[in-house]
Amino acid sequence: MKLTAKGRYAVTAMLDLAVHAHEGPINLADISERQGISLSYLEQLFAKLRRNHLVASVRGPGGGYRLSRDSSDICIADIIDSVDENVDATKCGGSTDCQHGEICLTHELWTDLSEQIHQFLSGIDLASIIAKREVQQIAARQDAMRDELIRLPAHEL
Amino acid sequence: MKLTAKGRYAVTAMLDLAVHAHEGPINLADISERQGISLSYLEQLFAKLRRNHLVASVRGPGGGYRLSRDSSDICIADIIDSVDENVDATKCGGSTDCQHGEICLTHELWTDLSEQIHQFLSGIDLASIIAKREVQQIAARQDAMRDELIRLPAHEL
DNA sequence: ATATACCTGACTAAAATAGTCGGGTATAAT
DNA sequence: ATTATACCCGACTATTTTAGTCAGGTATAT
Repeated sequence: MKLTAKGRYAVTAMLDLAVHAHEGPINLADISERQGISLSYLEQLFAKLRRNHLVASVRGPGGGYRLSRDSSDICIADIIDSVDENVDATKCGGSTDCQHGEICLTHELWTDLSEQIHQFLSGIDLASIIAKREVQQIAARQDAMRDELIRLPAHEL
Repeated sequence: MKLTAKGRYAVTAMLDLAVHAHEGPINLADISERQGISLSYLEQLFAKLRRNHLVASVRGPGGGYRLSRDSSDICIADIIDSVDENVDATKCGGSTDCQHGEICLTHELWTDLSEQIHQFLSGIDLASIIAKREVQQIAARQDAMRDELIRLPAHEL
């Protein structure tokens, strides 16, 4: 598991796709403009996302990409794993390097942690992130409306 | 928040330090040998860890580094933040770039997630990782002992 | 037909990573 | 006091990754 700008771009693009899912296939040019990611770079990322069956493509005019599954069925770990193709290969893979067992101790401590992070990111799906934010937006709008209701009479007095 | 080999090295080194805490100051040469990280690179990492008050140094012969706080009081997020010095600077920091609000939507969706990851890693301290592994080791040893108890009589029959 | 938009591979500038190197300085032990 | 230890510091560098360009494709709706 690795967290970098590359993964962030991929997650952001997938979130964009999920947000606009109801509009049919979304073309990369739109995502590029909305998210400020270069078109060619998006093409590279989406090639990987497609190979990992996270998105499906529709060719020709009016075409674009759509999520291959429901947004509630695509987790963050899936996305990051797709674009990172991290084979991990934690050096001392087996027995050759590790003599005193000491080396393997903290080595495995880290892999434990890495697994925990992976599981954490597996528990977060696109739909839940969007839902969370939408709730916040609604709450913020409601707050703004209430503030306005309070402020208005005060202004009229 | 960024997860890379650099952060992994730092966490691994800190775990090593925590495991050997009872032996007094630990010198970097030992950590280098145990964890397979170059000495000079460790020096760079520990300079940052020291500046962030995660470790304290003891100079001269017999010197080395020790954790500046109890291992239960140092979390993974602290360590990674120390060596990454990630200023984040999420491009559209304020208002200039974001016109339609659309851009900010998914942009903030990501920062939400990033914050979640950070909080998750703030909840894991060095002591708890070591404890977890030690429990596993004890369990493994107990299993091995039980297996031997079962195998021995069978061998004598 | 033609424009759209995906698809592919090869290439590249810039940045980050993972070091190296060559000097220091503080201090415990002799 | 000398010396060996081990931290300390800055500058330098090879390699890899990132982020992106470019030049061509191919499928398909209109």
